[in-house]
Amino acid sequence: MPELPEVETIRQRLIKGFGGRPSILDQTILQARLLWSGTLANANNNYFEGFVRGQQVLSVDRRAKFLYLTLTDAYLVFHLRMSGDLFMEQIDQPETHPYRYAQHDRVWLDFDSGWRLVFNDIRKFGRMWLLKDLDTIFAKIGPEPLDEALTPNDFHQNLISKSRQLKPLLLDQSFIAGGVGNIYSDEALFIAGLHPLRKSDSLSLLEATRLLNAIRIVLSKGIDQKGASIDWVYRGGDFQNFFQVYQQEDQPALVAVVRSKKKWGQRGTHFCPNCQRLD
DNA sequence: CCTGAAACCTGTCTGC
DNA sequence: TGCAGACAGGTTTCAG
Repeated sequence: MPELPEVETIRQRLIKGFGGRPSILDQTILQARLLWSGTLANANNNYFEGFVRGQQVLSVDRRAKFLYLTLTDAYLVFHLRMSGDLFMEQIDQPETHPYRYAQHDRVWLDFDSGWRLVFNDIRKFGRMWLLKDLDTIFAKIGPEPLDEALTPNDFHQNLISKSRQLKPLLLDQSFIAGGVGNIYSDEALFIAGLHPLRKSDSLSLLEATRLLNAIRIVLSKGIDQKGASIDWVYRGGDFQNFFQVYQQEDQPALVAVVRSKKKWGQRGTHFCPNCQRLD
């Protein structure tokens, strides 16, 4: 599901507590359960459940679209992929609402407070790693788009060092941390007035600057709005009310917004042919 | 190096 | 009503 703003929102809710749920910080793990073995990417089930028992959650951080818990003696890293979610619920009073698919819980961390961290993931694409060293996963990730250390000049240099189509390049996490995400890359390219299939090495410094600024605008706005709620997978955000091209095919102001699949970096792509020209 | 297709999965929606 | 097919916010791997 989640793109960067949704992941960041989930992180903040875990840290600050949300809707009557407590913060996950300083909670001590009484017992861990791996309910679907495929979720744990790099260790074995018994080892995992035994290792994390008794450990405390010291912090929750994000790198790209990875969320990770710093435990007393290790890191527990999550990637939500297309349908994952992380939330707290009471062990003896699980959430019940139409979209609470308890049968798709993949991991439980039960705390001695009576609360439980649930990793729920309908499509089973999500993964969890138990790590001593974060670099084993984070080494190949590109620069964080919202980090001011990434200057327009750097971004331009990175763009022209490749000859890639912009849309798939923005989804490539080795190019920019976490990729920009499908919705947010469509929105950013629209704001920057760049065609999704423009070759990266054809951009001027001015265009690259516009693109970087547009990426920062849409990601920041997405975080401010606590992500986008577009279907049953993730709810609670309002950024969908600010979409300018994504799923805006019917907006008369955007003439002939094209939605083409599998030829556009394998993803549904929305753009305005009038204001995002290839030539 | 670059592109596109396939793979990993389950739920929802559309159209016949 | 049922059913087939398309589609979904991500990423990796492989063939050409």
